[in-house]
Amino acid sequence: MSEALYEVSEYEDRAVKGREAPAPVGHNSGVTIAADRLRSIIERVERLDEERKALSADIRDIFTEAKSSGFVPKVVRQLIALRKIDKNDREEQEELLDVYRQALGEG
Amino acid sequence: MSEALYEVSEYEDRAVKGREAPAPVGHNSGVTIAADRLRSIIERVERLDEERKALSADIRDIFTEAKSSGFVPKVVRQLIALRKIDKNDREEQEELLDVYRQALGEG
Amino acid sequence: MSEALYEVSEYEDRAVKGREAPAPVGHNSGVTIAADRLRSIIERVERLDEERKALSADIRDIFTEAKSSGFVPKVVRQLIALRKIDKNDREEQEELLDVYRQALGEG
Amino acid sequence: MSEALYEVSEYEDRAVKGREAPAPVGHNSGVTIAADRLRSIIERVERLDEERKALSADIRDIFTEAKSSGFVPKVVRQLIALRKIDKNDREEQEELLDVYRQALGEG
DNA sequence: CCCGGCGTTAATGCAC
DNA sequence: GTGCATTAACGCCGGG
Repeated sequence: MSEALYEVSEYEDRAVKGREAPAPVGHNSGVTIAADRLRSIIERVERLDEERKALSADIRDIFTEAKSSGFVPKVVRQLIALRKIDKNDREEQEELLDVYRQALGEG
Repeated sequence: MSEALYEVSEYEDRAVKGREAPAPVGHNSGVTIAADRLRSIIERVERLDEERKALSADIRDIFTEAKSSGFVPKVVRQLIALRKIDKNDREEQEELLDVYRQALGEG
Repeated sequence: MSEALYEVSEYEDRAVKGREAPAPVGHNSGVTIAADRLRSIIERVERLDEERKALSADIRDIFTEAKSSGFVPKVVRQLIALRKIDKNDREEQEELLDVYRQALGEG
Repeated sequence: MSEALYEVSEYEDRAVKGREAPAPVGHNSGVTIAADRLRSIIERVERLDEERKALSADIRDIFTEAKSSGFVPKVVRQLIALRKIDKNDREEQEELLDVYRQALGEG
């Protein structure tokens, strides 16, 4: 059996279960709905991915600027990586502390 | 902001004058300026990186949602990849794939 | 306590329950047997894993060779992926992809 | 320009340099040669991948057997992973960690 | 039996 | 264009 058809059916099921039923527009409305939904998914992903790439470009620009100011990009990256590790460590420690405090009945 | 630019300029001047690394220039104002600048660079990068990670999380969420709607994530990713190829180099990559497939005597 | 030691104990239990009792050669023979068995398991897995890694290296080499011959590795991988899909569930996945693409109104 | 055509040309060059020149069979012999080469690449990869999957299956069987003998698969995997680390780079790894820690002290 | 997490492996993007 | 560092995909496992 086609997964796609199953997908469509399932989507119809979900729609019926969870929403107002769409206006009955024909035997293939489920397909249309699924297609719309798929298009929405793809476009949202593409949109977010573009924004993400733009941010990557911004970061690259900053490193370029830093480099032209005499900073060694590699070292700056290492610094940032270390700060990230430190931050993670701190978060873990705090989580651990939270667990302890909860174990003590919230003081 | 204007101060930051001034610091930038001064640092650039020093770099132009012949030193790669930031260096103390009599008293330590040069070091302080460089440190401030470095801090600025790092914080801007970290900020942008957080935004970027947030976008990645959003994308993951969409795929999770898509999956729970019955779409096969892998196939959706393939679709997006194909669309990207189509966008970028429709007259190159796509054709290349076709040539390869035809060379193999396949559809 | 070590899970492994616990595991050994459990293995002794099972061995006693499920098989001919091994010749009573001493108070710790069960442990010895379990240790031997564990060593056998580990060594067999390691052996197979080495072979598997060798195959991965071979595959990488082929792609390197292909690349140096002018083929675009990414496209070659796509081809292989498509062939795999065709093999496995030609009446399922392929159709699914087509349905998705048609649903999007694309080629 | 099509990469595929370039590939073909380059392959022809290689053929000329490294082998007996193939009999001139027509204007598209280069394409045929490239197609053969591509097919060879794909089939070798597919073959190796099958072998690799077979080995994965063998490994899984061993773990299944081990499990039915009372060993805890996860623990056995950890043992193997530890042995791998021990083999490869115990000194290297610790040295690396030291470098990181020192860097953290300096950052 | 499915599915969400995890550990490993491949792919992408980046600097050099 | 190559090596590297990050990031995403895959396969495997245990619990619901």
